[in-house]
Amino acid sequence: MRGVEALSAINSRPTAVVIADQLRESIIDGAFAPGDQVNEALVASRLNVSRGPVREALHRLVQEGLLLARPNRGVFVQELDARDVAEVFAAREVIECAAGEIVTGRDADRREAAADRLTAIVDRMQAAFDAGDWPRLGRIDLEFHTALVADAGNSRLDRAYATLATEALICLTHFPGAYPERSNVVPGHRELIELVRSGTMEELHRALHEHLSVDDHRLHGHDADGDLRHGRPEGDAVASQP
Amino acid sequence: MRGVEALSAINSRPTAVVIADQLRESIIDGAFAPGDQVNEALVASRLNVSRGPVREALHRLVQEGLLLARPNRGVFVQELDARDVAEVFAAREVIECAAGEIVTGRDADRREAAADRLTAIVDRMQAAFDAGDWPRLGRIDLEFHTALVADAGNSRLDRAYATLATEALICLTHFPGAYPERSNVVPGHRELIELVRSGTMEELHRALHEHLSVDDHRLHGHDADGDLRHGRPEGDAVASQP
DNA sequence: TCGATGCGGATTGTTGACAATCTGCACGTG
DNA sequence: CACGTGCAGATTGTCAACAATCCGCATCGA
Repeated sequence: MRGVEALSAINSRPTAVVIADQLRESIIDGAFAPGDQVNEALVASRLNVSRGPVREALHRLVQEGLLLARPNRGVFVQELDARDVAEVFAAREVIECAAGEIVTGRDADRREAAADRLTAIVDRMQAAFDAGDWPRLGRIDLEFHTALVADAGNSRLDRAYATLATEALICLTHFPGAYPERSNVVPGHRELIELVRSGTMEELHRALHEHLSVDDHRLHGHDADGDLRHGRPEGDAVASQP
Repeated sequence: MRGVEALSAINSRPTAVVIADQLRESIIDGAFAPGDQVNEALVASRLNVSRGPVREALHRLVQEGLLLARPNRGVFVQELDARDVAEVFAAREVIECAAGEIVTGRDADRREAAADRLTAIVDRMQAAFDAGDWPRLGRIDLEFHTALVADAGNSRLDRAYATLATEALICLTHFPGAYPERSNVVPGHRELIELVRSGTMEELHRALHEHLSVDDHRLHGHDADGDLRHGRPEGDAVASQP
């Protein structure tokens, strides 16, 4: 019984979760274009599983807002327009500022620990930047912000933010204008860390606002379908109040 | 072709959604106690449907955080402790304050319209209060706050808030101490409306903070399982960042 | 007596087949 | 030629059976 500690828990994650993760990555990468139909049977045969798990995975992504299900018609990749991008970034700012408020309000030791965690992430960002790996840069960027929110210690905010982070990644893929000048990315995050370390909440709010503001003109010209908005999927996460 | 306009779109909502709604209500009502197991086959036979839709409905509620799925074991009603209640109310304050910031920042006409919508809801609250129908009072209460968030016009915030509202309702059922003195409920909401109407953001923030603050001592003695916290369900909504 | 081990019951996970529903096109009719 | 109608194809929605997995308990050995 010596080597047991070297064994890592086998992650026999449910098939549906694996499929959902894979599809999510494909959507983020842009392998599925917005508006594309995602066929249950097709995906199932491609992955050599039956339609059951695929169906479950698709519904999962529908609830996340990545896919849109039209009853008896099919599920389609949700189309994002400039308004969606603005919504996502505005919502992110709401949650991140709240997290920042909590984190900066703590004592210096805890702020220091949080700053260290974030610094480790930014170091990886720097590496991705040096390598010119922009997709990875984007992912680590969102990982940074997710970690910031996680530091607030409110799992409900985590849950809400996770969805937004995924949507933001998609926005980055389809709206190149939404991402700031790449050379500013790493320094910008280091600034956020310093504000966490020093515990200056107002400054952090300002920096986050700047960090997450999406200028309309930056988006202009990238919007695929203009003003057209879809309603929320019928089978949404929570029933509307009666 | 005269009477067609009187016809309302038949809402043949998917079976799974209907089941999910029904289960959600049962959980809110307390018909399922926290920790109880919810058996797929049992629910299916009770509702005269196969396990498929039931399974889908359960997974839906797991993603909402109402149920906890233990792989190959079963799904159980999520147990809430005082910490969860605090989290839910803190997260609600975050989102509602953000919504308040947006709404109060608009011009007087739009604020007035929002206030009118909210007033209609509070009037129904008053009716529930007069009737002594506390469960209904709680639901309309959350409906009020959901409407406030909806007025901000950010569907991402709506989505996040919907889950929190459901969890808050469950908290109200299982932690009677979380709800303020009932006679204060209606006046408290009318105060919020007035602050929306007058557009005084700081005051609205203060009022919301007061409205949503959960005193530890109010909760004390209602917590079923003390400090024991469960991890998030493995099959959670969004994969952890790599 | 205490701990490991194998077995049985229960529950979820998965599958393939069948039914219901919707859309788009071709056809017939005024 | 315009409009309504019926059909065909495709896709999701639902179902019941099978397989895999896990927990709890009885058993066995030191």
